[in-house]
Amino acid sequence: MTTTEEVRERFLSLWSRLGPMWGIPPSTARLHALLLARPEGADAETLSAELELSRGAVSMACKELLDWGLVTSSRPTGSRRVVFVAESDLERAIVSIVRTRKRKEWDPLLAEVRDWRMQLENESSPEARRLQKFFGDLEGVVGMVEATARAFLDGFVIRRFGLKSLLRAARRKED
Amino acid sequence: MTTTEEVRERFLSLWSRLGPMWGIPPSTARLHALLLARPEGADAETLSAELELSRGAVSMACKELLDWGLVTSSRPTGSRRVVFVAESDLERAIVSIVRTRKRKEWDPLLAEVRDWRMQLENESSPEARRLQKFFGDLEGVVGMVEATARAFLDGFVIRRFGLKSLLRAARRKED
DNA sequence: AATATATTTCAATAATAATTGAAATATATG
DNA sequence: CATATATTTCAATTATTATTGAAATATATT
Repeated sequence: MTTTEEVRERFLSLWSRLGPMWGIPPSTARLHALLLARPEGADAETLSAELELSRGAVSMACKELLDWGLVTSSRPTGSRRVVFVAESDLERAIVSIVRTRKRKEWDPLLAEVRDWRMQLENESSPEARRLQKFFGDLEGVVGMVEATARAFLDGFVIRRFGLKSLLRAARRKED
Repeated sequence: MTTTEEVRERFLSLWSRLGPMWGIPPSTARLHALLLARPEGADAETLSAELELSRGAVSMACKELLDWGLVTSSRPTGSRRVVFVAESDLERAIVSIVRTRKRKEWDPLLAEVRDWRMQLENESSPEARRLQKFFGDLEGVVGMVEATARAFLDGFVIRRFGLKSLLRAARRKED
């Protein structure tokens, strides 16, 4: 095994361990890593062979990656096989992940917390009051996270400060 | 079951589903939720009884929450029982989570990517070059995420813009 | 130091999530 | 429109992760 192959393999392995932290299952993340390291993309058959993953599993994983906005698919004219290509701009990939997580996780949470607060309006026990206050705080924090996510999605933070100044700030901290 | 109890139960349930998204196991998150809704804290025995969780599981969960910086423990003088109290300032809790995740996940990733790039220095194949370029990009993005996390931990973004302006920006987007 | 009470650890078990593979559905070409 | 080739779905299986509970370790009081 050459160094290159070894390094690529280590990348696939790392990405598959990282995936779950973003809410992406290991196998799906591994497939994503393969596509990232393969700019020309691949069809499902190839992916199945190279990852030693069943044809069905590849289908599921690709579907999920499409949903996350991390890959695009296209059917070259005159071909039956769909080709999958990873979004090669990593910054855009991260934006996709943040956007999808926000939609799947934070939006429903905020709705639920608001609902709970309304329900507690009618209760007057000290316990109810306490919970109500707590949920009020929680709603504030969730709102803040949402706002931060939105700002991030708009390129607010990065565009405003610039990548360089953020990196400078990071470097300053290290010294 | 009163509305209050019902709402609290729904909160515990939600938090336990949310936990894994932050890298905190369901039961651990559920215990955290109980402590959040119970500002006076509780000892392990009480937690075990109220959550219908074994004594050992409570011990493990509390240990992990301490590691995440989400709870503090203290032994009242003249008592053998340790009392656990949740960090009640949600903003500080979030800072703890971000800090812990950064330490556990991003710091090692950055180290590994750097290592891979070094290893590929000696290889000259087109494939190695391609990977090297890709890892260069990846390192840039990870560095950016790190910098953003650092900035967040320093209260950089929020203090600089203020919560209100972030919320305003969010609201503008909604219209 | 002995005893009673608490806590932690970890191998065994249970619960959860991921993966397979065969059947059903869809798509392109002659 | 029939056939060959691709893709998707989903119940059954496999792998992973969380939880238990009993034994080992630690702590406080007399």
